[in-house]
Amino acid sequence: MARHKAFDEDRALDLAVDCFWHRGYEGTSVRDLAESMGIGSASLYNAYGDKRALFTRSLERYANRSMRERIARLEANHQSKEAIVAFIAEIIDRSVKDPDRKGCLLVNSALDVAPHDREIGKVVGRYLGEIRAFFHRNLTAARRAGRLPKRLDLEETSDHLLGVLLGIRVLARTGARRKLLEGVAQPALDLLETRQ
Amino acid sequence: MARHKAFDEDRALDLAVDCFWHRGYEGTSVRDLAESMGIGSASLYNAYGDKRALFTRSLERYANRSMRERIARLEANHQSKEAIVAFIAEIIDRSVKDPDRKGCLLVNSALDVAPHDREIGKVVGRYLGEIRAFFHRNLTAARRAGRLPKRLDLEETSDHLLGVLLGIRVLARTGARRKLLEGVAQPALDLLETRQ
DNA sequence: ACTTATTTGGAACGAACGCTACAAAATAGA
DNA sequence: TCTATTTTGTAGCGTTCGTTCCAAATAAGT
Repeated sequence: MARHKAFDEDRALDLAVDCFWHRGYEGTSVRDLAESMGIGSASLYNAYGDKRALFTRSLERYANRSMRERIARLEANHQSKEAIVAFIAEIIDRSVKDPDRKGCLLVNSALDVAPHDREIGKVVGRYLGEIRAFFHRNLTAARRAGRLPKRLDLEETSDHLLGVLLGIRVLARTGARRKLLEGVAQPALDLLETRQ
Repeated sequence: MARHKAFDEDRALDLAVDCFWHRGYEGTSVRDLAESMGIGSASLYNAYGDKRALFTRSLERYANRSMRERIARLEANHQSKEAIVAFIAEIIDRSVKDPDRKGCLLVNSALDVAPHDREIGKVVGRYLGEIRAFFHRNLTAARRAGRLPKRLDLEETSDHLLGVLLGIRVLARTGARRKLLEGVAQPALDLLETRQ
């Protein structure tokens, strides 16, 4: 009854993610997006709404494919404490190996667009909350398994791990060396060991 | 022999800092700047060069009046270890009390503009290095005074404190509560005490 | 084949962007 | 008072912004 789309909507969305990731929300124009996605602006507006709507869909796509995928994979393949250690290690490794130093789209957005857009700010806050929940969930499991220092405050440690992660992401974007990022992380990881 | 400026160049620069701080580099237009500074665009270009030059001067002004002032004041009024604790406490306090949640201009710039401008990126990196140097300098003094745990690695701890500070700044910009920010900071501060 | 519904490329909209041109206004030395 | 030099307000330069319009193209049901 009607013409079909000539492009894969999800694949194009991935390309939009790359755009926003590289240049930020303000720094990315609709023309940039359309060209990178390989479609015309009419198709873009028809499929995704306006620039802001495309951005929130890009954020969601990124969260699902990057953050949630990582959390699910690490929790499937590692025990609680090791999942946390592997999470931090993977972030550092990917950060220093990324030649573009893009950092994390969620963190970049937290500083860039969240303060000027209450709704997007809430969304970003929820995603960061999911990362904290990952830490807290695995800390709780590790505590139940008797693998954490007795006096460790799990709420406080969850906050701390989240903060350390964000600090790493910021420093990574400025081009910091691996040694610095590992220095940021190490004391936080030491908290999880009984004998430091 | 020539007409005088009708505005205070430093005072106008402070107003430019507020502009960039509120809305970021890309989000601030030259018209925004001129209006906030209370001058015409001709005066702006005559006094500061172009938008980018005004931004680097704003960064420098911010670093001098905010970061360096704080470091100098705390080092003058506190002993080494207490200067570090007071630094973190002051950042948290100012963060939660700022109704605009502007965070730190240097950190915002580190994520926003530094990745797209090599020269500004280096400048921002140097400023962050000064903060790390503040931590390292006072850790060294505290060590000499025998007021730090014997096994504490000062390089690693300096990195860690810097990362924690940046994490706090990011979370503050998203509107985090005081309890979360203090949770991020507390384990880092505990590192400095022999009996935790 | 005709109708109906959707997508597509391309042109163009008004608004905002960074920046500049220019002449009037203001100062101080001659 | 005249000259030289700088600052100021204003208007507007060319470009790019997000977005929309529209006719041609494409599909499926009748």
